[in-house]
Amino acid sequence: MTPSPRHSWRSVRDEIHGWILSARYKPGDKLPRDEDIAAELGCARSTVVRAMQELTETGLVERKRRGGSQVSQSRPTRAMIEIPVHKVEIESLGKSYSTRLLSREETPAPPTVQARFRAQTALSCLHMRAIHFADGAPFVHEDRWVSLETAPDIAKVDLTEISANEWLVTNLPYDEVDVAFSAISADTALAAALECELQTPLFRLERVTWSQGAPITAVQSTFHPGYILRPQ
Amino acid sequence: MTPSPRHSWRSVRDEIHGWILSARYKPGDKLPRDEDIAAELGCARSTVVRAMQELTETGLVERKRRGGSQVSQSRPTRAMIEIPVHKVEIESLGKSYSTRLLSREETPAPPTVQARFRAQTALSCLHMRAIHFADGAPFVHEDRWVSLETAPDIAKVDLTEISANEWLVTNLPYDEVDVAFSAISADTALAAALECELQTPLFRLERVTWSQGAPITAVQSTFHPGYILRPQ
DNA sequence: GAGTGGTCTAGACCACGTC
DNA sequence: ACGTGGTCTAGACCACTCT
Repeated sequence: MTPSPRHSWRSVRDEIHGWILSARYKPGDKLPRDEDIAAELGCARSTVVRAMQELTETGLVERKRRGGSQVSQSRPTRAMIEIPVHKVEIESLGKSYSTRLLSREETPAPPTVQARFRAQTALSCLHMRAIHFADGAPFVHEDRWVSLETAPDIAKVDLTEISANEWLVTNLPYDEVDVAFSAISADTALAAALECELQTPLFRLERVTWSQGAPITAVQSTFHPGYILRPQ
Repeated sequence: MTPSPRHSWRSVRDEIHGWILSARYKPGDKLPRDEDIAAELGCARSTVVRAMQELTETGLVERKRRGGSQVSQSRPTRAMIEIPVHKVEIESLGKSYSTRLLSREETPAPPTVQARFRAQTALSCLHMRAIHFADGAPFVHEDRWVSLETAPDIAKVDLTEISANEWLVTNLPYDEVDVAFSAISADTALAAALECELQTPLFRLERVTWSQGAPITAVQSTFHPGYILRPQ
């Protein structure tokens, strides 16, 4: 009585995906009701639902309560990206990792940082700059602001022993993250830190993390010339 | 008899998330078994499983078959990003969209493109370059290679009527996408296209899409100076 | 109002990895 | 070996939205 081949939600997902790839259903077309798909494939509706969930997440299919499911017409590129911790990235390249703390001071957030934190008032912050090296060559320059109102305990930590990132991840897991990517021109400080010419194009990754709406940290990572980020 | 408040998997997720944020369980700590969590919260195990699924996807929790669930110790930044279609992005800025096709030719893929396609042999391709304008100002330069072996029909399409991206998305939905981000220096062609100085730092987004292992298209989008990508 | 997806439940069995 | 997460099922009810 049990449906002879075992129907996994992945196989159902791939089956439906196949219908779309083979143009049985084209972008804009309406897909059958979940129940009919379940009947056709000989599985439970919940399995179809689970499959559709993933097809929806990747943007291939759109679903509406009364309107059924349809193949997306113009979907944006959507992808799950994973940005490694600098130390992990460098070591996975087979290079030796080291780091140097350039500066560390407690100071109120300047307006630009305040804006990144979506804050109305100037937050008391810990500001740090560091370089991470791969085989002794500068790999990335990190400019970090940590809100002391959200993470007061970090002020007491010896950050030459444990990296700020590591301490934060362990002691104050974040909730939400904003990321931004851009290209900037090396200014004097960056050119010195990354040992490159002034005005060299550099790739910059910015992250702001939150815990229950309270800002934790804003980090600008500026990479060595020629760096390409290929998230997972 | 029914558990009085309705327990949604989202509320269960938030509850568990709250335990972690409040340091009831810290990174590295083991979480209770699904069944015990279900009992504590008064819901079905499947609801806990659904909640855990999301906590796992965002990297906050790690699960192993026999070993139970634990709060992740050092997690990389993981986020779902969504890169809008250029036309949509420009229009959502409240600007008028226009585009100009700079070149179009059928030619074998050069080695660099072949490598991006992970191909062993030189694929026959359609190569196009275009500029997309926002209120008449150059917004992004697009350099696209389409594999004619995977998408032979595109050769017949009038791409001044419908954009290549639109045609591909409608007629050949992709399976898989690789993305890469970098900073480059404006060369002569880009400086002319984007109306900027030579050697200006420019942000570049590269995407390669696939359908069932066959390469569809490789696109390099190079943005106007100062552009910042803030995915969703 | 009615039909669709959205969700929850209770139970069962499977598969993996640790003990 | 055995306990944990992983998955599937069948059924029920809800909520949205289109008609």
